[in-house]
Amino acid sequence: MVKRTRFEGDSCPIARSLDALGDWWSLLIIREALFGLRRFGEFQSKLGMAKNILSVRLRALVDHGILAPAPASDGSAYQEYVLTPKGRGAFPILVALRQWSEEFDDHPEEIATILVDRAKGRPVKKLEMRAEDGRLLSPAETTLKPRPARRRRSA
Amino acid sequence: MVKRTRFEGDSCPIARSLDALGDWWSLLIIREALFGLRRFGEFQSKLGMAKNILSVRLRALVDHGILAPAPASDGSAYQEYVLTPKGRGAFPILVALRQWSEEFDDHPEEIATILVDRAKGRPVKKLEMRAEDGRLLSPAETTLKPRPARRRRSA
DNA sequence: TTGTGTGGTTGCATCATAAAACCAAATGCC
DNA sequence: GGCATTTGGTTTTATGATGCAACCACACAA
Repeated sequence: MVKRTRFEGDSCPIARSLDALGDWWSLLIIREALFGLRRFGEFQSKLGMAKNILSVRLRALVDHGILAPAPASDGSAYQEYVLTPKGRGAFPILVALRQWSEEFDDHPEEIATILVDRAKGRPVKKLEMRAEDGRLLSPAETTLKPRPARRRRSA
Repeated sequence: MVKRTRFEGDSCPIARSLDALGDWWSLLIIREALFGLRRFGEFQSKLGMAKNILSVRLRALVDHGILAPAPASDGSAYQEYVLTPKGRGAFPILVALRQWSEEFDDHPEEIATILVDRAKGRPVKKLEMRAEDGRLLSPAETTLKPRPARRRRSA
């Protein structure tokens, strides 16, 4: 089998996420959806991608429960695609990608937009990792533990 | 040209990040590197990927300034690959992907590990987005602004 | 009813990926 | 030193994924 590698059965949650949205377009589609786009043509013209690829991606995102087909919205009979909670939950991933680019990109002057607090118009703080008690954690201060076995409910 | 789409010149920082690490393997290589792997063979056997692909990916990551070739470490004459600050800066992206899977995966029981605070052994808190003044922000409470023009330094 | 835009699908050419074979240099063993 | 083995790749070949353009059905507008 020479098929593209799938991570669906992998036990690593990062690999599992990548399996759902690790290709070149899915996260950009989600970005646009978060921005309010819903229609096939909107995605296609905004992202400038081939229609067949968009078609395949939308179907995959629907299959993964990230987008849901919505029957209408403005009364027309056309199909729309709206984010599910799972899809909206990808927002931190997009923010992390954005901040990484803002911090490390070789040509930051080419970046057109910054993410700001709507109320104040000031840039959002960097995402930070904290312990349960609120302590700021560096990568070195974290470690991986085997997932505790799910407690069986009594019969 | 039918070449794979590149986002290098795109003005969106998310697209720019994806251009560097948006393929199926790069983030997993970075994950392993954060875990301490350095050698070609270590990555290859741990990730189970084809050697030619690993070769191409490592070169790309080096070109992007995410990994740096290190002349040695244990005295041997073999090459090693170590994360640069830019590479270590991708950690929040991995955490975001992990947490998304932990929260939304359809089969969370298949996830083998959890990320914990090393000191307490307790799970890390969800990444949260905050304003400059520390207010917790939802996606809807943020917006995009054009990047302010870089102030020219006086001559 | 004819025309136009929307939302796709199909065909084809090209690119990327994967598996396996191959290979040179470094290393380990004696 | 000499030989086998490991390491770190490259090459070859097969196939899946992508991109573009053409095509098409249906909704909608006149």
